[in-house]
Amino acid sequence: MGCFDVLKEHGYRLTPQRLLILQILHKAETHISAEEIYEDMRKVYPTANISTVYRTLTTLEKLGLVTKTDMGDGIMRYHHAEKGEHHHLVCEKCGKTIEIKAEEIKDFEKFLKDKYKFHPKIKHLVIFGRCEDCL
Amino acid sequence: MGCFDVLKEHGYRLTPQRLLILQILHKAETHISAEEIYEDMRKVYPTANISTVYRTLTTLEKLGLVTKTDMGDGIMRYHHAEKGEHHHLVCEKCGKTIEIKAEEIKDFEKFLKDKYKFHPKIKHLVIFGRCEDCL
DNA sequence: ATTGCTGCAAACTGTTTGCACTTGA
DNA sequence: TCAAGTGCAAACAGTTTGCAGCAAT
Repeated sequence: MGCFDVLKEHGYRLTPQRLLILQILHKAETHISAEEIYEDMRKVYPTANISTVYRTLTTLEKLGLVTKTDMGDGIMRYHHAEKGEHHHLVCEKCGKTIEIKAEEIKDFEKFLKDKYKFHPKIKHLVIFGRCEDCL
Repeated sequence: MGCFDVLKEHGYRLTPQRLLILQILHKAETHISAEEIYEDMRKVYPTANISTVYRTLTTLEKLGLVTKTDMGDGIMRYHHAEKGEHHHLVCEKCGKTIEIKAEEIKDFEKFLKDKYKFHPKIKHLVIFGRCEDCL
């Protein structure tokens, strides 16, 4: 896990809280909220505090280790950046999410660049709609 | 202004607060927050309350008269639906926004439909990046 | 005269911050 | 050792809610 090295290189300490949070993000299948990380963390480390979770996530995001995404509700969700850039199609009926690779939207990005002279930085796109089953 | 009829048809009352909020949304050039609507409203109607603004916006959104958008910060912004569907490119450096018409992303929507059998309902898309001047 | 709507105050949620204490380097 | 990091409590911002009184129909 190179994350630890990145932290060290930047002069950050390897605290058990940080390692735990990285581990939780690592094993998470989906994007998770600070609250979810906190709940998970407390199972192992009951005295942990949610402000530490937020502070750690801010740090990890700054280092590019973690990605922060707004999925539409007012709750920010996080995921381990090493899992690769991708986007989501979310069915507003059944909640199913379809993951799409970053390169799949390259054409769309090129279109915006050509037509509007705008250089998009789409780190994480969430598009709502209906999946096939829910039509 | 057909908005009034829509309200009436659905059994909603035409209160001065609602009319004022509709008027403010109507003359707004950009998407505005509840707080901004509230500030504007108080100039004319000083006893107005922000909870009324929120309740009204919820009602108007339910009726399809108003669109609610998350522009990335934690603040929801609203705009009059009759102004037409459109999307925004937001420069993360200078804050400039470029408006793009809904039909401009039809190709992208078709791509998602064909490739992922997913039917997107992109009501309001906000894409961050850099404008030409800020590169 | 109803019943929906409003204003007010108070709650709630997700997130941030100040501060004294603790701990990794 | 000693600055960086933590836990705690309290503050914060945006938003929602319960309720008594008010007003559009």
